[in-house]
Amino acid sequence: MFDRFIKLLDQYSELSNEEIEYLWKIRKQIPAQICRKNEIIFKAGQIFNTMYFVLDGCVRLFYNNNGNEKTAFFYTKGKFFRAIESYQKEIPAKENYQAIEDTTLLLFHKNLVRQLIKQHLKFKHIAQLAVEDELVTAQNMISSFVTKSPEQRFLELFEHNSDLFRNINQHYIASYLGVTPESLSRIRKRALMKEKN
Amino acid sequence: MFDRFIKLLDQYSELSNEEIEYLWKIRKQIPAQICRKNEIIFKAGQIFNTMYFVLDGCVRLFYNNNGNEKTAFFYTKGKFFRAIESYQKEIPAKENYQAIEDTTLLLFHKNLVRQLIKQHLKFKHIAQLAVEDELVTAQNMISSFVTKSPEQRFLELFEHNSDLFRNINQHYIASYLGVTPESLSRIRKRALMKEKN
DNA sequence: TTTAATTCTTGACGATTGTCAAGAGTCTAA
DNA sequence: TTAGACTCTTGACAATCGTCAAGAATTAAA
Repeated sequence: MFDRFIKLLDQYSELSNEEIEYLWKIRKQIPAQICRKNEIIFKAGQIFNTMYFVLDGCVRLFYNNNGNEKTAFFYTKGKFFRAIESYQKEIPAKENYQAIEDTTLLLFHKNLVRQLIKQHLKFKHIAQLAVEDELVTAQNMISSFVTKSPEQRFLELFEHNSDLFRNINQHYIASYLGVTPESLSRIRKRALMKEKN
Repeated sequence: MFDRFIKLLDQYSELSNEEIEYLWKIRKQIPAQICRKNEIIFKAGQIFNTMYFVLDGCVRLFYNNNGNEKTAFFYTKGKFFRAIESYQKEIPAKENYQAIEDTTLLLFHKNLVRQLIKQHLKFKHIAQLAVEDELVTAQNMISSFVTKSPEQRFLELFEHNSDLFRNINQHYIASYLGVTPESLSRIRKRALMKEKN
């Protein structure tokens, strides 16, 4: 399991043997969390003090909007996630996180992150790359909201992330696209009808 | 002008005297660019190799969507901006940047950024904070798209950034809210009518 | 100041969306 | 297997949006 983590880290930056050995040495300080489908990982209102890494599975970020859950993002295998604003400023988070399939996480507590960064600059670099990676994704998402219709966004998501559609509740995807589940249902119908012609 | 830059940097992280002196020493390596209102700063298609800092004024990020300009973001005094994906991966940028009022920028070329980071870790830290700051903003924007109607987004923007409305073309704001200029016009009318009651 | 260009507003109409409600379909646990 | 819970789809209707076009208002330039 832990070598799986190290292999996934490679997408951000190649690790030296020394760095890999160091990670192996401290691996007991990195708790793993196994979540069952639909399990809530983090509830809004608390202060976020842990960096999570998705070893396997899928996590959704959602906001609670007057009792209405709105999904803003999905994190899949190999991605870090954290409620950055809460983590940085130590204020209560607005974000909720939930496993939407059986998911395995690694937990990097803030103190451990500090220790890692102090030990090897490479880990600071990886943290930086992970944040930049997330920013690129976020900016692409904003670009998509600004330049495309819900129907176009649906078609693109369907093309590039068709695996998302297999096991996931449609209303998660609906709010991710910025529409209601009813609208998504109609959008899909329309879009797939057009595709036949 | 340069002490203005140093003062603005403080919002990210307080600088030591040594770091300030270092910046003063190399200040000639940091070109300034004075842009007139409506001047294009960067056109999509090129590779983005410079980190920009807004000393004064306001810059909009827009995408070109089949000849249709869509504004995704505004950068104001004290903010860094760059087309991250292009900067990182050295691929052509999709983003365009334009001054929407008289604007003064500082330009940090990639090589200079590398040099700064090598010289003082604090600068790496500031770069990290600037990116995280941008990510927080981006995530809040996505949250807003996902949880709120265009009318709500308009009201919030109007409340928190009313200065944006003074000098700026409405169609910039329209696409920022994800609607057409005509719709924004009606939204404003509706919203301000409701407010009277 | 006057003219020209640009931007903003309004109207009309069709398309899309949200909402509420009901029914069909699916999944889960007894 | 069956009952109950949850999810998805569909219908109806009102609200909102996009588009096209025209006119008003504002801004910039001559």
